[in-house]
Amino acid sequence: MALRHAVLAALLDGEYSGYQLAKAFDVGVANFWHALPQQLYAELARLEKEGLVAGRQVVQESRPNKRLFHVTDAGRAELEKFAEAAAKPSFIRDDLLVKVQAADRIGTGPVIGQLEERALAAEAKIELLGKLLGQLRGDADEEEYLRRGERIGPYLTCLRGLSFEQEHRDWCLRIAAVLRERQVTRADH
Amino acid sequence: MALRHAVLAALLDGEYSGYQLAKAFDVGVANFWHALPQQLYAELARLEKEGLVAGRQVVQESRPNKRLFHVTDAGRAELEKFAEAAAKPSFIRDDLLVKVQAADRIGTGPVIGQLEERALAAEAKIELLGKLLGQLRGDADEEEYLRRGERIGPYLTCLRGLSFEQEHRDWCLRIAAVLRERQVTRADH
DNA sequence: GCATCATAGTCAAGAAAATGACTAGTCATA
DNA sequence: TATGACTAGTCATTTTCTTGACTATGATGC
Repeated sequence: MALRHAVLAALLDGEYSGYQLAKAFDVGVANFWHALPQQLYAELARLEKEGLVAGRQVVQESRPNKRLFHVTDAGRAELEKFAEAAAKPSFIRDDLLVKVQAADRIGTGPVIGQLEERALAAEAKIELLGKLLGQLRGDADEEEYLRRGERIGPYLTCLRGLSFEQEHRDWCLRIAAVLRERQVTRADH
Repeated sequence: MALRHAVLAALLDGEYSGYQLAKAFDVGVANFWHALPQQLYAELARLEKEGLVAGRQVVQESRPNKRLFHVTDAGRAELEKFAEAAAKPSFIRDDLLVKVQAADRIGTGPVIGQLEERALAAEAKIELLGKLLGQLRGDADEEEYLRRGERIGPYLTCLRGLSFEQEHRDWCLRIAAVLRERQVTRADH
């Protein structure tokens, strides 16, 4: 029951359709939660039934109609309650780390390739988040924005996402280099 | 079907009982995968049925008997296959980040408290991982160990865990400070 | 002129994970 | 001398997530 809170938190910024939310869960929101579109549509339906969000139909020409959702007072109260409860510890789950754990007992070739791909993907995300942060912050410098900005929540989670991706990229590149060098060394003798 | 590979990777270091594995999944292994004891016992049973691990009974006095498991050749082959397949992207899922995303629209008091608790927990994990890395490395310095060490997989994943926890701690402390200062500023006017 | 992408969803099935309760003996401690 | 913590698990239920397929329309590219 935490996806519901992620959805509520994401909707605090305004009205979104399920489709738009799904996009958000692929960029900014991805910094704190991950979900597929199907899950989001299902969760929005549940939330609406419980009165935590409300939707309104928007008729469009030359595009399918959509439903825009916003958080209700009951939804805000639910978030409030959630924020007061103890948080579960966070955890990583990453296929690539599993492969690295096993790396010196199995073929390292494919793992090195995947580490380098991952580093590239992280790099792309870093640029994206950099731009996003710039947009959110506008003209102000970071210190100033964090002190006086209206809505800093998304900025703060993007900061976390940014540092996560940077560390991830650096680690991937370093590990790839280490494994590569060991390949060479082993081929030597 | 990825927990199975995490279990196989964790078992590469030697023989473990389900109980010991559960402990490992709370420390070192937690750097790349998280699972509850019940899941591990169930997965070990499945893996044994499929011949990817084998167990042997160890009779103990003054303690319940246990079964120690090790990876079979078939298990190693399965890991090999897994390593060659494309890795799914990693993702974060963290209650606390959801709360921060919502932070300026809800009461920040409890969130600040949780951020500071989290920072302490991260600090403890950092120390633990520091010791673990020292043990794995032994006398050698890091460069040397990574070049010539026998089994560096667990070391590499612990490095990732360490940098993750450090970033996490720093972020928690910074965000807690930011939110605290905003509380004061808002109380002002 | 045909293919593919983007918008905007829905439905169903199956795999994986989380929750909670329960057994049973040992050891330390208050 | 009972209380709780540690070792070593098991069972059942529920919730959550993932996979894959399917509907429609308009716009864009080759």
